[in-house]
Amino acid sequence: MDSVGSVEELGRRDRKKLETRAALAEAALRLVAERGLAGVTVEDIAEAADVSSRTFFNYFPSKEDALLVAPADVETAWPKSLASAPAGLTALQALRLVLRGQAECMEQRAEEVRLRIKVIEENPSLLPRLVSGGFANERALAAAVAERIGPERAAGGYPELLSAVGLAAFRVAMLRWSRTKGSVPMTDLLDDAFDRLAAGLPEP
Amino acid sequence: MDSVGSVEELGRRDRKKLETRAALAEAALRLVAERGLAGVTVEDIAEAADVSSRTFFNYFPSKEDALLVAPADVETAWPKSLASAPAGLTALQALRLVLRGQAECMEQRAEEVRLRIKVIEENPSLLPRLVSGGFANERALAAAVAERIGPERAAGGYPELLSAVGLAAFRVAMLRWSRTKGSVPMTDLLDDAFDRLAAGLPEP
DNA sequence: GAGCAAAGTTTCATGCTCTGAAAGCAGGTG
DNA sequence: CACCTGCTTTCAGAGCATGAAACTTTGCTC
Repeated sequence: MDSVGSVEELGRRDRKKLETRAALAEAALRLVAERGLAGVTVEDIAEAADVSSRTFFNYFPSKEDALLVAPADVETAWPKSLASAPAGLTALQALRLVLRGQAECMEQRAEEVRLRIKVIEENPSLLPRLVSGGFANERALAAAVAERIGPERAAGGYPELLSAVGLAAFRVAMLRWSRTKGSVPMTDLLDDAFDRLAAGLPEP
Repeated sequence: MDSVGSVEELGRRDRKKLETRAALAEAALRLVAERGLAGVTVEDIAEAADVSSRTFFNYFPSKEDALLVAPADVETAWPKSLASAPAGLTALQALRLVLRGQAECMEQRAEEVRLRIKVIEENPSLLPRLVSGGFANERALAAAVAERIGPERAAGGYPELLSAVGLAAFRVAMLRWSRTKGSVPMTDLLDDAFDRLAAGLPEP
């Protein structure tokens, strides 16, 4: 899925593909939220989206993946975003900026995001896969950090450490946000976490 | 598996159970290292351990779990270890001490650990499950941190942040260690990561 | 030791997940 | 319109995972 090109510019075929994909993802999320992961089969999801179950697998490699579509696109977006952050910022500050952007984006789709988090928390077997996608992000981010600070300073494992730790902080902020039902903006929680990181994690 | 009680004290039945379990885990690791995850079926593993495939599932809920038996016991050991760390230490210092202990323990079984890491890196679909176990650890650790610093300072999400970030640092150090084939002790890499955390992640 | 109960293993049956292949259908193109 | 490409469907099949019932081993008791 390219980041350029709106839905209207595509032919009927590609539009139908997007529709089918969205219908499958939506059906999966809705059904699993209702009945739990084990209570929903791929056939149920395909049925609800009005396609064959074989078609489901043309879009998603597994049932779980249909529930976790969102994290996919960030894998390319974050590194790009990190590269275009102001040059004056340290890598830590730049990463914070990128993740703030993501937080804002997620708050606009708060309902969907919260539903997804709910589904994940109710079906712990999904957690792995969520973090797995996060792992691919981590590598991509580490590469972008290395690019940013230059090869000689990148040796020694700083990029890997920074992206691993930064994403961990993001995840904690996100889960904290989902617990406080919208009373605190995710960006505030993220800022809090990054302030602590930058201060060396002093005890409160 | 209790920490008390050696193998000799158990009856024949329990000894056989341990043997079977170990044989299955060993066969799984060996076969997957040779042929890759997709090239090995549960039946292959059961065959190699000379039991029926149904018996395999009496020991492990899935093929993947047979490859990741080790991380299971740390879930209770780390919180205990954290609680018994010297009272003078900050939570960050105590966590560092606990993870150093784990690193030392892993270096004693370096061959096995490296083989396991190799298998995981070659089969990324395992990563999820590994991190899943890690997630349970994270919660247990967060609870132990909260216990350590007291309820009023635990509000505000510090325990969750510290354990998430600390484990991320540990994971990075471990992977870095597995890449440098034993030339650098894992404890050194861990110290490096925690020094950076305590200093607020300054760019190198 | 003989017998008994508990626990573990095996076999059998079953449902779901996921993949490959071949045939059919629709969209885009000359 | 005719054709080609690409997506969907149907069909077939391997592997994963679980439940139930029969069988074997173990450990204990008398």
